[in-house]
Amino acid sequence: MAEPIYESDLSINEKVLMGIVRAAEIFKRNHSAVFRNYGLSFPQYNVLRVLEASKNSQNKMSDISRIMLVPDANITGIAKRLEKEGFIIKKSDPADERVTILEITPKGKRTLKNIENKKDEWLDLMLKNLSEIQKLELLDKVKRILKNGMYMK
Amino acid sequence: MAEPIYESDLSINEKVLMGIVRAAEIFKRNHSAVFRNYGLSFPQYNVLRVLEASKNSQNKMSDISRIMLVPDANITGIAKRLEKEGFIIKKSDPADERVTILEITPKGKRTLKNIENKKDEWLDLMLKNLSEIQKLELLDKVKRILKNGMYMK
DNA sequence: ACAAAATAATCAATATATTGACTATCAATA
DNA sequence: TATTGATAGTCAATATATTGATTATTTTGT
Repeated sequence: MAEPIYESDLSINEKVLMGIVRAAEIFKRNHSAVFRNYGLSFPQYNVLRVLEASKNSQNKMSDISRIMLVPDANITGIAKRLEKEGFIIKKSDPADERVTILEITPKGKRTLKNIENKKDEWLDLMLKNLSEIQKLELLDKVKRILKNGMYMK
Repeated sequence: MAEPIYESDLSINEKVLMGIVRAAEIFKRNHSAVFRNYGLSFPQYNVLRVLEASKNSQNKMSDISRIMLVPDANITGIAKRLEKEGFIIKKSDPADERVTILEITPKGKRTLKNIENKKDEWLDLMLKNLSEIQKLELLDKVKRILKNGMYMK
């Protein structure tokens, strides 16, 4: 074993949270590699998933940003590129002129469908040595951390 | 309860991994708010932490990128800004002309010291309702996911 | 009805991320 | 030793993230 050039000296709290950050980064990197073959980035894919799961396959930009936990300003550019490539369309809400509604197109839905199997294979690989119970335990803890962080303004 | 406009329809695998991504985002956002008061972004802070924990307070750029699990190209710009603000210095390795070594300056160390208490308070808040045992369980699972993802090329 | 506050989205400026191409240096080996 | 291959870092182009400012539209309060 070579002499270590870096000796982790973190508290348990820091280890947990930095571990989560690193796991998220690795996951995003791997998952993005799947989406890239279909012309989508990770956040672009997530916008499409939100729209697919939304009523009438459409949703307001502000709600999307709330669901994805990112500032409004981020969605503007992502939506612009998704629209340019024909994955979504943008329309304004007649009931409220401030609102812009995003709707996933047939091409967008088709693309999600094509991605589905390969994406699920990668999810399986990342969680391969966790039982269903362990996954639920993990999910519970992650949700608690999420809730703690949500109202820390 | 208002009618939901978004109905999550994800597999347990997807819920776990997307939960991790969201927890990481929230954590980074909260944590960044602390660092910003001291002129550091989240990745800048992490580079400083790595250097602080490295032998002689210095390390090669390529090793830093390996530790942080990010491509080399990312470190170039981060290091440039850290150097510009006097948090680190850059020097080349006499033994290998290809190598650039980063070293944290006294100002860099002082800044980390100033951040320490406030940072730890926020870590506590994010993990406040988890016991030490639960934290260790969580850390174990996160590490397994990390390992799964590391060798999926 | 009217002023003030809240909301939706965009924009500008800067930092970061990402891939791929590129330069320079070192290492392996035929 | 000459070629090849590996490694370290940078750069370019594009996508994304972030804060704050701005515009346009409701909503609220009085």
